[in-house]
Amino acid sequence: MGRGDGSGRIVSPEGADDAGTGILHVDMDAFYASVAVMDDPSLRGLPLIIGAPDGRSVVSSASYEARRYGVRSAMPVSQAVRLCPQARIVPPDFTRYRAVSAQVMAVFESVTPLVEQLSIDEAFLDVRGVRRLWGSPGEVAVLLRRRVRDEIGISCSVGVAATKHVAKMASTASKPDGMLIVPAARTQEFLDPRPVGAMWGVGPKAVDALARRGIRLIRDVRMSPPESLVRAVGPALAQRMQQLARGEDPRSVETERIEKSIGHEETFEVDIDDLVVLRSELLRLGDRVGARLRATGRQAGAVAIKIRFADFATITRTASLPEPTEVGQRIGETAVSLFDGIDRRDPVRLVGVRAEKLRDSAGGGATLWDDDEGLRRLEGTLDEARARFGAGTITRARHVGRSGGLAGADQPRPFGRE
DNA sequence: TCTGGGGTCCTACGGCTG
DNA sequence: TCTGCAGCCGTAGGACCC
Repeated sequence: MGRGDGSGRIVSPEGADDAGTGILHVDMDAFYASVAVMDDPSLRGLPLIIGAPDGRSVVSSASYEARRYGVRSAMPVSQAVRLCPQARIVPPDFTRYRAVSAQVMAVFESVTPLVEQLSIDEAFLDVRGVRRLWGSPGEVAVLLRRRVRDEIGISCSVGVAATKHVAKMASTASKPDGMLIVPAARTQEFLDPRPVGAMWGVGPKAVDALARRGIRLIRDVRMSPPESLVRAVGPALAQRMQQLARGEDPRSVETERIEKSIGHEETFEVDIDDLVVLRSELLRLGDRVGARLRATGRQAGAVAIKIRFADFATITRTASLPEPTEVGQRIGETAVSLFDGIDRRDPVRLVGVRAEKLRDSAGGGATLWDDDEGLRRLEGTLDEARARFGAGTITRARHVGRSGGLAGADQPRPFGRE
């Protein structure tokens, strides 16, 4: 979702020209806050801050009433409260958001099978093939907005365009609760006067670097010599920006996504300098990562750790594994050995463990127990075996079976902030 | 004012290899 | 055997997204 407060919103009337379009970008309005209002109507019309009320958390979402006071996603909750002291703080409920998200996606999929879920609250839809069933892209957008409102109970904004990038920009421009259609022939007219920061993938650093060269609008990007853009943002982003600035975006709506990494990280309430605590936290995170790998039938080819110190300096270390694994203990132990190789010993505010270079598990292979229940059973088995064969003869037990069935994913979807 | 957690992609750089 | 070079690969860090 956008971080704006809805000022400057532009919308198309129903029945507006949608010639040459076919891609929709649908984005829920202030999704977490909308779900909170849906579940507790007494919150309607109030400034809401969705975020944990403890010391170091940030705003996950804010109602438009709170945004008027300058509250934005990713802002520290403490700062948000200073800006809008009368706001109600609502702790996030990600289980609930995922459930509502699934309902919304089901509505989309009842209209077209070509749905690409981008995050918990937004998706691209390719509706070019459903004209005879549901009408033109503009008509489908009207239908979807009505169905999400009537069947789910929340509002959404829809961008309709010929490409994903323009559809995404159009939905943002129409927020909240709007629809903007950009017919193919008017794409350039839509793009040219918009700021470069409105482009997908162009963040504050790139905006600064471009502004230093006088490139502020998408029109400037289109007209600038490529070398100038390359110097500002590097060759890859420069090429992509220039393409997008001309309204070209060859990306199709992809219905399947394969995760390339799976990780967990945690910020401590207070900075930690106790190595024992830090190592045990890495082992615990490794275990969680292992559980998710098994739940998704994947193995890690490498393990990465992230350490953020009290001064917010952040380092990462990666190690390739001799053999791919989904075993939390191995992931945790690799994380600990990476951590032990770091010289700096300042207090730590965050630790993270990530499984990288993922590959599918070999089906039917042997899997070591390492979830809690499995460990208890393993210990029982080991104790029994040691009693029978003598201590020291048995060091590890194997469970032969389909990998992945031991523990459910504790966080099946990587969704955090809207 | 003090910065979460889940990801992806890009760039720079150093080591290895032919 | 040594040196220089190009290309590849792995790693670290940063920018960006929601």
